[in-house]
Amino acid sequence: MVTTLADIAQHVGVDVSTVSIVLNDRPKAQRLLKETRQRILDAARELNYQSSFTARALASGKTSTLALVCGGIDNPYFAQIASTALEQAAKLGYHLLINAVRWEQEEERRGVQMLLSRQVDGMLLHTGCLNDDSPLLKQLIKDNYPIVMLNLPKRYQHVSEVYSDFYPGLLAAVTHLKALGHQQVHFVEYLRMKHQPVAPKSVTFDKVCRELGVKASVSYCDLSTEACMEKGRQLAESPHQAVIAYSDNATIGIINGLLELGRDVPGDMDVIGMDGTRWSEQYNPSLACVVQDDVQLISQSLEILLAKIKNPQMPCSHVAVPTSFRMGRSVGMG
Amino acid sequence: MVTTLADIAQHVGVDVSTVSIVLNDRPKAQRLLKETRQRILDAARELNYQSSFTARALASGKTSTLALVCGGIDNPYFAQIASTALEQAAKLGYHLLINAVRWEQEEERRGVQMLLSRQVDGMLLHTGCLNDDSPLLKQLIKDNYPIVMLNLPKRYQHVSEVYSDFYPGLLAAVTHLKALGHQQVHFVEYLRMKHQPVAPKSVTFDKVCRELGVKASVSYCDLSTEACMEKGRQLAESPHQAVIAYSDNATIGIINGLLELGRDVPGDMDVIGMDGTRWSEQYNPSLACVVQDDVQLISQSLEILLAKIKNPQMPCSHVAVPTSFRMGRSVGMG
DNA sequence: GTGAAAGCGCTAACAG
DNA sequence: CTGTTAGCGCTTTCAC
Repeated sequence: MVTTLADIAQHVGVDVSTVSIVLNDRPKAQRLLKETRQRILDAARELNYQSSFTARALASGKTSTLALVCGGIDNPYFAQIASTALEQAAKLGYHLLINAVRWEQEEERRGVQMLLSRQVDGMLLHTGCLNDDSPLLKQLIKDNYPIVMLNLPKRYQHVSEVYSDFYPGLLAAVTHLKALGHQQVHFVEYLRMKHQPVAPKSVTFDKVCRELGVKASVSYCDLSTEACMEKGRQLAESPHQAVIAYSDNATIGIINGLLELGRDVPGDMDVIGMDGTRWSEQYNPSLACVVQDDVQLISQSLEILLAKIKNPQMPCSHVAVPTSFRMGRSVGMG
Repeated sequence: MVTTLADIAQHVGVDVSTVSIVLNDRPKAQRLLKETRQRILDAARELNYQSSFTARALASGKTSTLALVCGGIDNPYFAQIASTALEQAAKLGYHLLINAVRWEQEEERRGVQMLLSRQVDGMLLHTGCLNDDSPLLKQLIKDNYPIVMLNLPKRYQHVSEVYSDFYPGLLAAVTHLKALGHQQVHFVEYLRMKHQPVAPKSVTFDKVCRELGVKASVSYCDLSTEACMEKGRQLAESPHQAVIAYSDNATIGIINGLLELGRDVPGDMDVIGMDGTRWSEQYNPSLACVVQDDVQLISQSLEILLAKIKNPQMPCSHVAVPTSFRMGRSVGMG
């Protein structure tokens, strides 16, 4: 049998509302008779009271639950993001519902809708398709619903966003490659970015190369392991000797492709990844990476989100989190 | 503004209960006037009705939510389990709350308590500490609360459980090593298992070796990357030439330790992992593994859990999911 | 300082 | 076939 407010009220001989006020430590609770308060607290402990989330949620309209909509956590990058988010949300007293979606308009829409009907207090959106053309996003913005968009390749005016600034990391990465003597560097970009009117990683890469006087070239590659390995095989046959790829996953696939054709990394090709998940460090050779600071990414996002939840008037924030360069055995030491 | 049952009822000119019955497609709905039904359905669509989870949960006592309590999903193994669980639960129309806990009694207890107060309909427990001495688990069992325990190293009578049977995978693995000419094989077991009165992986390993006439030895190693690398360095200096380790993560750490001291894998040492996460295949050399079937593990668990939720009388199930052996470059081809 | 009462949106008997 | 009624357990406003 589970204890309710009413049980405590009866036990102590007061009204449920009094109990509610005390257990939630509302301002008014201070003005209660000290003794009444103590008796309520004691009874709660004694009866092992656990407030009912569902009842509380219905009555208050708050669920103490946030949601993270992101790509599948079978992807190490998202697994790391989700892990960090889970941990930090818990620390802040929130539950986190993870909604893993494929990179697909309709699926993302349904996911968000479902979370809304669940009345999550706010959402972290780390998805690909929910852009500002989407009626759903427009609706959310109009309703002033608390959301923070994570790592979108495009800037939004009317929504809070937190994103990695790839400039410092890429600058250091290309600088390192240049120091190794490379006059040109090749960038493998995510295929989907090819036709999007946005500023993907390769744009920052181009800029960095221009500044450093390094010749830049770009090609495209999809997410699948097979596609990345194939890209690695292609690169093995190409004149390129320095490559940066859009994610750790892609980079590892590419290296596996290079190794398959008997190339040596970094002997024949210096390779740098992006993301810098903790696992990529375990790879052999350990991956040199442009590292995203997932802890900052999430903590900034949650801070903004909670601020908005507490005060709906809060204006939008736009926070860039700097990336850095991590050395690894996949490039020469210089 | 959000649409409620009452809005629809008013719009159509019927009572809320009628609307509820129709929209939930209860048996009785079939007996309604076809026209009334259609008008309700139309109105729901027109007003873009979304039922409130919180209200439904409070009234029905069901939350359409399950929980997975497991280790941190920054561990690839748990990330894979969580990913699979997320996907399958969604397919079954359930949300999944993931509660990542450290391997620690009190933290697990608090996690489970919190989930209970959230009234999740059932739980998948993949934790280390919640054994049958725990009063909380005893309580859950007594309350006939739907839980399924995943991959415990010990068998429980009064709780449903689903676990990997490591015998077939280890048998194939050791058989392969024997075929390569190894007279003895070393097993690296998880340190925590050392003093537990349970049947950890190394026990199955011992059994397999005995059957195959291979000399078995066992040592222990903790989870941390550093500990595993150190173990690898130790093994590099040891006479062992064939090693199996308790997880993919540990195995990769061990190989990195071996490589650090200039050993070749599999040239100097044949190494086999356990778990067989999708990422370990990407490692270099790709990991030969005793593979756990996470999809089966989860689908069986969910099936049992949902059966229990639907019918509390359902007796406990005890399901073993066979493992298999996956070849990889970390062992000789034979 | 404490209690009474209304209501959050939905479900589920039971009555008509 | 459809409506009535009574909650689910908690929050919150207002009255005593």
